[in-house]
Formats: sequence, structure tokens, C-alpha cells
Amino acid sequence: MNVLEKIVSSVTSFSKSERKVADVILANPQVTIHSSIAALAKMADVSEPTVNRFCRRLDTKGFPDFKLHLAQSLANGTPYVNRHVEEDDGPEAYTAKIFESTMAALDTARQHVDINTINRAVDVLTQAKKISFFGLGASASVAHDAQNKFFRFNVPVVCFDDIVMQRMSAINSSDGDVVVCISHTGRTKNLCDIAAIARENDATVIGITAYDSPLARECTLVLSLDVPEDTDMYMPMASRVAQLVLIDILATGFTLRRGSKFRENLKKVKDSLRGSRFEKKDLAN
Amino acid sequence: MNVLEKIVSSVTSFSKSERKVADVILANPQVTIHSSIAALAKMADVSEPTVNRFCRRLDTKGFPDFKLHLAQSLANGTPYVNRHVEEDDGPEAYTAKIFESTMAALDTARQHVDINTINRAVDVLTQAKKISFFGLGASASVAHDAQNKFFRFNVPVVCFDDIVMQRMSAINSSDGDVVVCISHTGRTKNLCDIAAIARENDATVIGITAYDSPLARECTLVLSLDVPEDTDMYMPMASRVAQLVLIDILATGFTLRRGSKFRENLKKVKDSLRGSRFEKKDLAN
DNA sequence: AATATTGTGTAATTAAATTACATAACAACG
DNA sequence: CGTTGTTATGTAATTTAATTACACAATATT
Repeated sequence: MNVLEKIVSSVTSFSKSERKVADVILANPQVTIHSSIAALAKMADVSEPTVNRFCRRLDTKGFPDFKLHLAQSLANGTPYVNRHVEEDDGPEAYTAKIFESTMAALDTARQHVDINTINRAVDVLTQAKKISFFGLGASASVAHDAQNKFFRFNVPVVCFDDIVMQRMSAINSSDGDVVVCISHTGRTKNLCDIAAIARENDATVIGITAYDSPLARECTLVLSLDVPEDTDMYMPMASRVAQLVLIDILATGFTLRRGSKFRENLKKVKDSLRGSRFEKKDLAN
Repeated sequence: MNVLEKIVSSVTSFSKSERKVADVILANPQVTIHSSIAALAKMADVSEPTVNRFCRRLDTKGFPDFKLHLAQSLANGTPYVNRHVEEDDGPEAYTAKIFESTMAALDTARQHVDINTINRAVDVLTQAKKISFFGLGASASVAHDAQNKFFRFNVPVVCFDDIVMQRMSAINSSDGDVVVCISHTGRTKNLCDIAAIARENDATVIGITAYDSPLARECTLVLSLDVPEDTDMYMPMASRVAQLVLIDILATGFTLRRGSKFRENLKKVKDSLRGSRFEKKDLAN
């Protein structure tokens, strides 16, 4: 827990004077880290030793050490905070907020993702006879993206955003096939059905979805990304970005597992695109 | 730039003794922030004032202030640094690196994006009779995502990833129509053609592409995102995530511009999905 | 109401950082 | 190759900041 959070959570256990100190610090943390103990004591209208005691109560060695901790809290606090877009935000404000909350979401995702499951997913994917990516609505574009990536690996890969096609594909799957079902909520009925059908036909089903959701229960392997979403916008935003990053990770794991000579292959695919482009080096679209 | 980076980048301008200080700090930054100036001076085998001068050279007020800055740099771990995936990285390593470089990319994108152009793009989009999103290859999935978002706004929106359809659509466009062309490099010939055709037919063309690229030159409005890409992987990764965030921003700007009663509409769209889901509230797929 | 107990401030002390100054290393120039 | 100017570095003095020790005040506790 960072110091700022700690202050907030232990507000109740503070004495009157300590609380004054806490209030001042929470109100202007940036100012605090550049103030001396004397200045802060004056701002809070308490004595210097009170400030010192306050610092010790928060398990720091003293005032300078406390400032260090505070500085660290602010460093990851300020930029990563998931600030919600407000009715009267201007372009400057909402642009910054969306970037920041997306980054915050990725940060949470990074902390929560289960490396072990990723590793197993990569395992399964590298051994797949065929890989299918299924998603509906917003998740369909994630599935498309995945197809675009894995297609480069010269492995049979399909992607459907049509439930009928998905269903047919699932029914025709067999042992050695891998089906990746993508859904943020994990509650899309049709996709749960697809997952169940694929499993009944011995395919390995990887779910990129919420942990403990109906879809998750139908999967062999669940990659969950519990990302905070700004529900005011009524659109999946950060969650879908996190899903894409996960796809990138799986694709990267795949290429690494396949070794260096395989990477030559990727270069060939990339180079093949050159004809469709105006001069100068670079990657895909 | 954070202090650690600053130290690295200005290592050449240091004197012999200052360099010793820099080496010690870079070798054990965590220790440094908990050391006194005397302790650090001893570790680096220099005098205390030398350490102090070192701090000042890095534009800090003095040693304590330097420690504060250092603490903040360390708080983010190594987050802003775009670390490349290496041949022998394990799952742990490549997962962390991909998250981090994606976040680093978003951070760069945030700093470089032109708010003014975003605002104008939102303007144009809100007044559009029809919106078309075109992308090829990896950018096609971005276009799909955009369609999914704007479709909720109850505005005529189409999305094609087929050059023939794109071409037909472009030829049929007219004054008041908005065409959004998505391409990371901006050098995909077909897409440049589409942009040119659309403009000849009086459509407004927004390019989500590299600044000063062939595609950019065909556009009315260019939203450029110069994001550093890990070219070793031969796949667009970070760039595409940045494009998606940009789509989110445009969509958000759109809804804000339309006002609060419009937002009710979004809620209705979201609620309409409920029937396709297993119980419990939440957003799209 | 008396007495612990805890909280708070004042003043003294200690520790830390900074400044001023002296000397040493080095570079430029005759 | 020595002289002189410049920059770099260290020593010691000074200042500033933080901490401790102690006394007094407030609040509980019996």
C-alpha cells in the first residue's frame, strides 16, 4: 500500500493534531514533498515533533523518509489514476483522461495477469493444428486482430464474427484444434455455446474473458483481465485495449517458442507487403 | 525526463568525480534514496560537496531534493522505458516488456497528439451525414472497432476492409460525408487512392496515420501518432493500440459534443444487448 | 475527584546539508 | 617547457533541518 492510501485508511486512528497534518498533506501532497518539517508544521498549525510523530506512525523512519515515500506514491499515483471523463471536459481534458485511464488499466492488467496461464496458452497455441478466434460485437475486432497476427505464423488460423460460422466451425473442430473465445463480460450466451460445443469436440478452448464468468466455466484455459472500465461511456474501451495487448503477448510468446529461424518467416511476410506500399522500410499497415 | 534517464543521458558531460557518483547511484538507486550525502560520498569515494554539485547539475535544489526526484523515478519501476523483447526472455519477461512498452508508447502518443486536430476531427464527425472507416491488414481491425463504437451513435457508419468495396464507397461519397483512413505507415498504396477518390468527391478525409506520409498528403485532417515500434517483432503492436485509444477519444468527444440527452441513447443500445447475455449488469462484449 | 494515560508543545541536541574557501589538476598559451 | 588561467575537488566552517528529551496539558479511567 502506498503512503497516500495508508494515510486515508488510517485517518480514524489519528489524533486531533495528526489529523490536521494528514489533511494538509492530502490537500497538497506536491507542496509537502518540497516543504521542510517546519513549514509543514506551520501549515497544519501544529508543532514540528507532531509532524515527526505522524511520520513514524505511518511506518517511516522520520520526516525525510516520509517525504521519500510520499514522492513515490505521487509518482505512480498521478499519471496512472483512472480519472473519469466529465460532462463538461474540453478536448484537452478528455484526451488526457482517456490516455491515462487506458494506461492505468494496462497497469492493473499487468499486475493481475497470470503468467503461468499465459505460458500454458502459448504452449497450447504452438502445438495447435488449427487456431480459431471468435468474438462478437466489440470483441470481434480483437479477434480479427489476433487473426492478422497469427496468420503471419503460417499456421492455419480462422476468425469468425458470425455466430452461424462460429457454430459450424466449432462443431467441426477436433483434438489438437485451439479455439480462442474473446468476451469482456464472459456472459454472451452465443459465445458460451460455441465454447461448449468446441470442447465437446475435443478442442482446447482458451477464454480471454472475465474470471468466473459463464464463458470462463466452459473453457479449458482462462486468461482473465479484470480491468476497471469507465461505465459512464457505455462502451468497452480500456478492456479491449488490454485484450489486444494480451494477444500481442501470446503472439510474442509464440514466435519466441518457435525459435529464431522461424522469425525469418515473419520477415518474409512483412517484406511481402512491400509491393503494396510506397517506398521506405517499415512494418504492417 | 526522469532523473535516472537524465543521469544516463548526461553521463558524457560529467567530470571524473561526478561520474563516480553517477555510477554508484545507477548501480544501487534504492540504496541511494535511503543514504545520507555523507554515506553516498563515501560509497563513490568523493567528497560531500561533489555529491551536492552533482545533484545541482541535474537541476535539483540539492541532495534531499535529488533524492525526492530519484524516488519518483524509481516508483515507476522501469515503466516508461521501451524495453525490447529478447530472444531468450521467459514468459514473465516478455509479458512485462510488452505491457511496459505499450504503456510507454501510449505515453509518447499522449504527449505528441495534437489536441487541436482532435477537436476539429470531432467537429467534422459530429456533423457528418455518413462516416466510413477504412483500413487494410492490421488496421482493418481498428476500423472495425471504430465502426462498432460509432454505430452506437445512431449515425450512418460503414466499414470496409475490402479495397473494391472501399473504392465503390469512396466514389459514391459526397459533401458532408466523412471518410476515416487508418494506416500506421501511411504508405499503403490502395488506401492512398481511396483517400484521393473520396476527396475528389468532396468528402472530408481524416487520416489516422503517420505525419508527412503519402496518405497524410491526401487527407483533409491528419491525426498522427508517431509511436516507437519494436520492429524486431515484425508486427504492428503498440501503434495499433494507440490508434484504438485515438478512436476512443474521438468517440468520447463525439458523445460529449452531442450532450447529455444523447447519452441516454447509448444506454439504450447497451441495454439492448442484455437479452443476448446471461444475467448481471455490464457493458458490451 | 484523583490518577493514569495519552497527546502536544518548547527548548536542547544532534545530524545533515550547504557554503566558503583553499588547494590541486589540468588546459591553453607564450 | 614553464607560466598562467581555468576548472575540478576537498577541507573545514556554517547554516539549516530534524530529532530527542522533557514538561505540561488534555482526556480517560477508576
